[in-house]
Amino acid sequence: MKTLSFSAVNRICRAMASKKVSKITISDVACVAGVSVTTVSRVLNGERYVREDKKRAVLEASAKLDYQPNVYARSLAGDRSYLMGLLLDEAPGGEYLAGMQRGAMKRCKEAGLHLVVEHFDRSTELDEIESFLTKLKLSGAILTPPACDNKVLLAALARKKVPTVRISPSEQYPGMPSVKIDDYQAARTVTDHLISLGHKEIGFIAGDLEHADARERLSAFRDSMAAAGLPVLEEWIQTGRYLFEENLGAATKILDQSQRPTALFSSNDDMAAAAIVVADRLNIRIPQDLSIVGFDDTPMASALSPALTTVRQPVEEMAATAAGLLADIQSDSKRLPDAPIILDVEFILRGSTGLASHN
Amino acid sequence: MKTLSFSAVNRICRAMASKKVSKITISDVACVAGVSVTTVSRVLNGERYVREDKKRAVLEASAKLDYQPNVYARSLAGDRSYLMGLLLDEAPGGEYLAGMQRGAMKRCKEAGLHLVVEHFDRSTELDEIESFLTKLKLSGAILTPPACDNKVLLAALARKKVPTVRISPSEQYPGMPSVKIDDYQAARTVTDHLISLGHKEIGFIAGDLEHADARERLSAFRDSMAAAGLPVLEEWIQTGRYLFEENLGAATKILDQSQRPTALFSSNDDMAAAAIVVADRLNIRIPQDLSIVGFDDTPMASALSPALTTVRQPVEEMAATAAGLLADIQSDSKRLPDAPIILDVEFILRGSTGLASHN
DNA sequence: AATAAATATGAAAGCGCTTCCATATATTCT
DNA sequence: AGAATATATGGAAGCGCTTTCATATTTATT
Repeated sequence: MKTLSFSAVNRICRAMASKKVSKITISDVACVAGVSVTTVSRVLNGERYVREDKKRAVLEASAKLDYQPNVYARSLAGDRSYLMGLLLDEAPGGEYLAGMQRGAMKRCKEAGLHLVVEHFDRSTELDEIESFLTKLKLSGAILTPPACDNKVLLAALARKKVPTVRISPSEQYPGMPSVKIDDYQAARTVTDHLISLGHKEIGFIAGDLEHADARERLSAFRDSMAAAGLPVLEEWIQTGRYLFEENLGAATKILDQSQRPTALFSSNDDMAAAAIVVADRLNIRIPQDLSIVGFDDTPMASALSPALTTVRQPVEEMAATAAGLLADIQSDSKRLPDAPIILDVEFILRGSTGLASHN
Repeated sequence: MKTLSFSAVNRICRAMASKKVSKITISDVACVAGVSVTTVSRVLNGERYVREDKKRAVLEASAKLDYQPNVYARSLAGDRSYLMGLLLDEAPGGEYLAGMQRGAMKRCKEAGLHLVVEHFDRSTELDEIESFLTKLKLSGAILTPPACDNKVLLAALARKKVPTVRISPSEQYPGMPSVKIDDYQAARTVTDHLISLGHKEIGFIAGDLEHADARERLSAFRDSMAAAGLPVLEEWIQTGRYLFEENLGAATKILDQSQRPTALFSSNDDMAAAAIVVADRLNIRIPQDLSIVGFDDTPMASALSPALTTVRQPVEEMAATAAGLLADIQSDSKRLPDAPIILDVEFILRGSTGLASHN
């Protein structure tokens, strides 16, 4: 049994008595538990080779003293940090970001990690990124679109050997796991829904075809149509953009002609909203004359009138999953999976879709 | 002149040659610059009492070696951290959050700080908050609404002496600066705009009156009406909530009666959107029969049809200002201002407002 | 010119941890 | 039984910085 030095005991007692949380260190815990700091460290880091009774003693002492390990000392001494990076490009839509953040944060909290958020866009220099990574030694990084496809960023992360999980990336890279939804399957579900309502003439507004998910949604649409033996009119397939005006344009091209579809599948809710506006201008009633579906279930989807039938990505869960993967390789020294992890989407039926009118 | 040890020189040269950024430490810089580590530290922290030539030497060496001070070592040795906290309650609207984050981050980058994001809601225990604060020793905290009015959180921050800036808080606390807009003035501008268009019968949908800003907007409305000698009908003043359905209800109460106002001032864009939906259902044309103004300029405001006349809070700038205040007390040991800092809003005129119809 | 005050610099002592190394004890294997 | 191995524990050396203290060098003051 280790002897407690008077000074240490004094200090601890005073600290506890005066309620002034004058920082408790690992050696205080060691004193109280009657073990060495090494042992305390072992217990706290879940290492082997500590007898049960000592482990318990340490845990008790640590709880009694309300010991909070100093993150900086740990990071300096060990070579891991307790910071998880959430790396973003210019916000990919506020709600999306907020969801990501919430999911990642929850999981991080469980693992005793903290979320550091940082923006990097395509114009960020490699130097700046590397300097950031060097400085913070992130114990993991989560990349959301479109940052997850930023080559410079990916290169920097690889060079600095930061474990990285990407969310909905456009392309796969070996050794970099990702979390995504099955865009193809989701888009087929949506298209099949429209077809099942009796629609035979369906238009499609695609997202940026640079992105794999946009391409998959489009080909799913084509496949579903083909499977149902329905023709696809190329004039009814348009590409949207990020600006609302451009989306209005895309919707107008499809809807403002003598022959127009009875249903419209928009690759995201914003473009669907634009379509609703256009339909309204053209005096096309929804859903009587035109069914519209979106994708993403943004808050706008339920605010629109009629509310938008759409697909919800499990945004929060995706981020949580990503954070979980990274947290696990820390604690259990698991390896990151190579294959993408695919989560289920939720199809949300609202008022913007209806039976095809009999004409 | 200090002599360079062979090993040090070797190590540094090899490191530079092999391009493998094997971490450069402060003593490497000291060697190359021909000074002590103390001096390097002084230069890097902008302290006095360093001769110009040495300062230059240090800066050069540090640049040449691409030296990145180790954040953890600094935080451990000194008692400041390089982390700024952005403390949120359950996301106050995604776009708002995204803006806050962008603003705060930009300013933090300039100051060499990093943004740690963390959620705390009203149900979070004091213990959990304190433990977080103890562990991270944030060098500053930015609180967004509604976290900025979380007493428990405020108490914890005060106890841990974390410099804090609150954004748009409901109440002032001494010694805790805040950044906000002049809600009263903004609401007067909006109301005066409606009045100047000839409207005499104006309704108002208030936000949660628990919040000071909502109260101020309401009293500004009343004052403007009074100043113009116009009556205010209490039935035309309703309170909105957070759910879209509730907002629909509020708008309906005002609009769905024999006598309804010719203009409606909604305390935020969401409620204005609800009003537009209700107006549409009641076959009230906007802006011919009814002018509507919102508040916040969310993306929805420009997506609506007609686009919403509204007021934009300088969200990003507010966060940047908050971050700036906190960064300054670090570097220049300035003190935090006691009085709230008030930023200007921008009145945005769009299609949802028009001249009062002559009836 | 002599003294006081301001300026400039480095050695060394930590900050609170983790981890290597040495040692001690318990367990398993010939 | 003794050797080989697995289990348990602590001492002490850092991790890369900041900061105190002592000391040297200038500059201002009488």
